[in-house]
Amino acid sequence: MKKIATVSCCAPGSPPLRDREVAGLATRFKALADPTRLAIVNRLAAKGETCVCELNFGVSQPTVSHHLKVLREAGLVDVRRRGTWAYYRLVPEALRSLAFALGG
Amino acid sequence: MKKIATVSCCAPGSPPLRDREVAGLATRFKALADPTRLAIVNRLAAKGETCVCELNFGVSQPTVSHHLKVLREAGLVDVRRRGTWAYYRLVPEALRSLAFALGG
DNA sequence: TCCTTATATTGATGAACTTCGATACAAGGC
DNA sequence: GCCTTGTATCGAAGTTCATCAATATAAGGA
Repeated sequence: MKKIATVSCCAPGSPPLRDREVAGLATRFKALADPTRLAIVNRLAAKGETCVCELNFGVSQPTVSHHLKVLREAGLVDVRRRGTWAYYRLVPEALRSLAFALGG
Repeated sequence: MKKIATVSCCAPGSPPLRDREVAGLATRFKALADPTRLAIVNRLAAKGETCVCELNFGVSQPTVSHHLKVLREAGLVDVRRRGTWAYYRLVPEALRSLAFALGG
């Protein structure tokens, strides 16, 4: 479980960020910077915890698995395994911290 | 001047997005998915309208120019030219719409 | 045990990205 | 006109990324 940094980068009056903070934010924005991953996140937001088998968006199974790994490593999603199946869900605090960074 | 779409992708209960909406959001997140560009945005947020000549973050002048173009095309920044100088500033609505998309 | 099924990992390929040096453009001063 | 200066564009090099087919792993059922 990685700690979620809550910094503000982009709202008017945001203080200057350290290199590490900038890099961390960039990593999490990068996780959202792909249409397939955004579609996955959007589906998880709409339906809550969802089976991997329902997260196919016109790409192959290994590609889905790869994107889920990117989202996991960015701390944006969690996985719960039940037998052979895996169920993913959003980590709301992670998304909220990004919204806060943008000034939401 | 491009219109800013205000959709919600990632907050719990967000409705499913169309492909075009997903692609548009991905493009804007991609603009934030680079440390140099995030540093530029952070500086603009901290200082307001700023001369290009103050936006060097250890990269060459053509690289700064390239990143500013990416941010411009994503609609995240605006430019105002005064003679030979160019002054960039954030487009607050664009950043707010991204924060909204994340559920802020 | 073997077989099937769901997901993850590996390895390769082609596309996209970041970066730079060189060059072009545009504005002001001479 | 020419020169200087700030910014943008071009072209190339190296890196990262998205994607797939093939394979591996892991769990359940026969």
